[in-house]
Amino acid sequence: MVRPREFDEDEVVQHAMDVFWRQGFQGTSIQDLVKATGLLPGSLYGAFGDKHGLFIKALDAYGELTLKRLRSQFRESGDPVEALRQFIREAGIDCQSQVFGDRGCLMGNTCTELAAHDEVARSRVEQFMVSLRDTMADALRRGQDLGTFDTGRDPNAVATFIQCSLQGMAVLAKSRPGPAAIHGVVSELLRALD
Amino acid sequence: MVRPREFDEDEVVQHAMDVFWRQGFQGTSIQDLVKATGLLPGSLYGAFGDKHGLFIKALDAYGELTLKRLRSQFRESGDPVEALRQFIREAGIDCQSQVFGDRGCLMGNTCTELAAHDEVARSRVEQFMVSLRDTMADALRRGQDLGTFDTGRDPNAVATFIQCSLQGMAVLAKSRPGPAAIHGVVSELLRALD
DNA sequence: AAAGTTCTTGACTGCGCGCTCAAGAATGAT
DNA sequence: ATCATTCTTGAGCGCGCAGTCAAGAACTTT
Repeated sequence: MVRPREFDEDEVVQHAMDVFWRQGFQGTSIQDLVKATGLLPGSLYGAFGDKHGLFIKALDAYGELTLKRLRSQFRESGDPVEALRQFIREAGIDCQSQVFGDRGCLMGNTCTELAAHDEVARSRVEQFMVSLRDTMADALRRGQDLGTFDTGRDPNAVATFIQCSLQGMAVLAKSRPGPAAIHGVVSELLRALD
Repeated sequence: MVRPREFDEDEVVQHAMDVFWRQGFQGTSIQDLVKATGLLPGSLYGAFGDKHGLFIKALDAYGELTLKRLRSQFRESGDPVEALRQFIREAGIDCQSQVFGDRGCLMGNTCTELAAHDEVARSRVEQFMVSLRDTMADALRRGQDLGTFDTGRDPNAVATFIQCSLQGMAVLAKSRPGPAAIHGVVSELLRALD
């Protein structure tokens, strides 16, 4: 150990995540990152290797944050199916807000932008999608045990379907449709849970 | 009229669409377009103004093509709701194919990449989404008249929901989940139509 | 206090980007 | 045949990109 870093790595990653989330990978320049993180190019490259390396760290941070939030939401609620409904309703509200509506989901954005040509990014996204899906499927299975979710349904298929619809909602929201559109999607999606 | 163009504009737009579809707007360089269209930069700029102008033409071409296909599918089928089911099934098959699965939907891709920072692109996407949605809602209304779709449902909400789920499916497919995932989404989506 | 190591700084590099333009070629009008 | 007009050609523009590096600063160890 000699001269210590003057910055907190996690904080830098958070700021980078913010920019990548708003502008995408290709839409973000090193200058943008310099401005957002307060670090100069040299430090940025010293700590993260290159732009792509920093992006992947930001992507991982996003994934962990999102999964942690969902899981804590499940933990706090007695009925996991009701918690899932709440999650869907909140996603709808987020999509209508200026901030989240314009940004969408960083995982979905990355999937669209990079998955076809960037194997590292693709596999991170895939892994995230599987984790989120499994978390929701677990909730549905517990719902089946508790009698709040139809035992005739396939929890995996339903979880995948919800994930899919939420991703679609994030895409659609960016086109700025009327609020009725998002509301319609949410109510139809909730209906699909009954 | 003096010296006529040596190329067919529609053909050039088709080729450009192909590249933009695969690589996105920012991911496509003028060189890529030169290679794909066979035109040199000068001709490209003479005919379309700039990269963005060509992109918008490609986007419009994609929208018209897609809408035309869906409408002809409705025209050929007796039951509009069954035609919609067929459309959903085919979308699922497309998502599983190497070609379309990696590309997704050009409108969804554009929405994700550009909508927040490019008002021209955003409004084109929005307009397309509305048209497609309306086409599907019309089909559902006709289904209600014919007795093949529950009159208690809101055709607009259901159409929006289908569109949303299809967009989500295109995103998800890019992450290369197992084929079971897409199949699950399709069957759950079809279930939502009953 | 000196030595050794790592971090920060900011000017810098080469490159590929979107785009332009002067020159020549091809056409229709006269 | 000549002219006016537009298209094609391809070299090349300035710029901003991702990424580098030498020098100085900051810290630990001895």
